[in-house]
Amino acid sequence: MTTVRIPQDWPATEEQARAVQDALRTRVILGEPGPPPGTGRVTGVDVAYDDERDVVAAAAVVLDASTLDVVAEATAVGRVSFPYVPGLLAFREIPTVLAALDALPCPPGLVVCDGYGLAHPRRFGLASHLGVLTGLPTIGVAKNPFTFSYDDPDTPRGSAAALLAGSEEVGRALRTRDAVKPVFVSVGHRVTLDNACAHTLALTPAYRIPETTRRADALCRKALRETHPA
DNA sequence: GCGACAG
DNA sequence: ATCTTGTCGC
Repeated sequence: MTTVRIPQDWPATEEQARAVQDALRTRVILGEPGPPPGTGRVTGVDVAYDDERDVVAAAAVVLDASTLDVVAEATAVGRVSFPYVPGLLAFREIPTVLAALDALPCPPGLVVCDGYGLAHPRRFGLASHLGVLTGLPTIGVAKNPFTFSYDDPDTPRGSAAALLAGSEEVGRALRTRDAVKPVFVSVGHRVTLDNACAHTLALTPAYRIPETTRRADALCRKALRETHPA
């Protein structure tokens, strides 16, 4: 497991962080379809916190997209780099997530984030941010609708409804299990929304949450547990 | 001004 | 996110 330092130029205030988002937003690529679902590799990233000890642990787990077997994994720990502020989540997670991705022994392929991409107040959520910084195709799959609105999708798995910011579609409420609360998918970088939803369905053969996120969540929690005070 | 608000 | 036991059900 690697240890990370907070970058020297990391924003210190909410105002600075929003300015960074506005600047990087222009570099997001939305036109590319992205890798075909069910092929190659898919990587899940997630983070766990211990605000008491000021520690954050991140995990990156690479799966074979067709079998969903774990191909590789890596973790990283660091200091909490930003407080939780709705809309600024990326500044809390990204330094450690980048370190975990760097520690992987193989290319990650498509990266699935636990949170949003385009579905964001300034259209630049965690998945967008991570995509621009790494150049990798990314998508966001969130468990909650944040401030956005949606109509309940039909009951069967695979049904979807637009996730709306006013009248603008910023993502999709996608049912991954029959009659179970949908997940909220949005585009990050270099992936299409239809493709992002197809990937999400390919990653949810048994549970509401993508296997990528479930594996990364379990691993970063374990890494946090096993991180003892220095 | 007040409340709501990914993780 | 995190604090937290048992419990109902496939």
